[in-house]
Amino acid sequence: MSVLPQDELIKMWESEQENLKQQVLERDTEEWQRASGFKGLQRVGGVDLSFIKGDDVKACAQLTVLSYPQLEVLYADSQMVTLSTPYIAGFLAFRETPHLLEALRRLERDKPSLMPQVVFVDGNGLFHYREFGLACHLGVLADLPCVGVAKNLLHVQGVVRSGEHLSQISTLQKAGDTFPLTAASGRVLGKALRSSDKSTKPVYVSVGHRISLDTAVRLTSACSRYRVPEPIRQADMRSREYLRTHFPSQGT
DNA sequence: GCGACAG
DNA sequence: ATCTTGTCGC
Repeated sequence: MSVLPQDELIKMWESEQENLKQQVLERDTEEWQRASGFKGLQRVGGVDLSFIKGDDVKACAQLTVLSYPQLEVLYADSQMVTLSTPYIAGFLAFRETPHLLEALRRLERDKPSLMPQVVFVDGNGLFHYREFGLACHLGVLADLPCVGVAKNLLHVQGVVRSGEHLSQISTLQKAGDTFPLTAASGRVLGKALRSSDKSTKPVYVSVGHRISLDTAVRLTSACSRYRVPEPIRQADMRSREYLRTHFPSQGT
């Protein structure tokens, strides 16, 4: 069976990103986003995929919903999925989005009252080569407010892990401190955030959909007990737990 | 040409 | 993403 060459596939994907990008709303669309203390916000979601060691095709897709501001788990869904595309930096959404959307559909079907009012995504939003990362992609297709939170710096539009960048990181003294991620064009694509007092390494926050950068950063800070915001952390922990119990590693 | 490169 | 337990430090 023949398939499209990878460079042709990538051209199609770039085209789709440019197309969907037109739908991104980079501003607060919800009442709670403007309210003091995020009054009116009751449910925050997190999504993640975990893999088995030697297998990059089978994965556990996870969706968690936590109460706000308590950050207690209200809902957790684990589902084994089969990935159909490889990981290529800049095209993560084509690998993960279909399964994350499926998880949101299951929630809509089974517990619609628990639908999150905002979803934290493991990866970037506007902080992306073409300003349309996973958090934007999922946000647009699900039509939900989304925030991108990456644990590592993607080298984007002149933003690199240079001495200057490391120097800026060292200026982050306490939880909530930030510095902007500014593209060569001068546009601020996201912010590095010290998410907890204990962690020196920042997370990289960017707009996914239907939220402003300032609100995204303040909300990420408000949802972080440790370095990784709690909705994503719970999704990560629970998907790994699922793999441990259903696919125990073989010992020698 | 070489290296960098979210998860 | 994953390979991996204990260990050093606050």
